[in-house]
Amino acid sequence: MGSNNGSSISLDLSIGTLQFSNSCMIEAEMLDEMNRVVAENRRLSTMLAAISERHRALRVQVLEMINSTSSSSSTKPAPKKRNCEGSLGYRESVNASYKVNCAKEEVRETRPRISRMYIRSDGLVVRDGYHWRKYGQKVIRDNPYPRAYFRCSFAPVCPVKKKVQRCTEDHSVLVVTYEGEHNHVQPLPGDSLNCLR
DNA sequence: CGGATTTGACCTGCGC
DNA sequence: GCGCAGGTCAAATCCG
Repeated sequence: MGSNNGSSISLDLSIGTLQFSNSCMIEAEMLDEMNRVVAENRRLSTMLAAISERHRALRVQVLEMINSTSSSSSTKPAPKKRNCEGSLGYRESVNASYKVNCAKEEVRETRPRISRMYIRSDGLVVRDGYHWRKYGQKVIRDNPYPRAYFRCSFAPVCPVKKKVQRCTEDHSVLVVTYEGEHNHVQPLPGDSLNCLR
């Protein structure tokens, strides 16, 4: 899904001796295509909402299950911070939003939600509809490409952070890790995700 | 001039 | 305790 800037599209119809009727036809075709894309976008949005709802329900179930099983055997001290998210050293084929281990941690200490997605992009810019402020960049071990650190521009009101890094196997793919959930509305609704998954 | 980005320094957790 | 690596800070710089 690309950006939906249909409203700003303008065509230069005065080129040479192009016949007016021909231009009208092209314009009509483009409008038709645009309407089709908008309808498709709407359909996908409703699907996403439904999936999100199911995901939320499942998560609650998982947390309840974990709660019931771990309450009997949880005398261990809480592990320290990095175990859950892990460094880039681990190479599981992550496409789940977050891991059950993390869910366990959430039960014990309210940790931020972590989700990861793969996005094909030329630059380090990820258009996810939110406005981010970069606060750091670091070269990470075993990866020639630097990792960029972003905070939601609504911080400190919004605690969400984002890490963006190129995939070592396919450098045209960005690995985007989100931490936390936005507690405000999406400021740029026109910008939709262009993730692969 | 104000906000965003860059980048070196510093902090912190983890493994040995 | 020490060193390494990831994460964050904040001053300098850039840019509209």
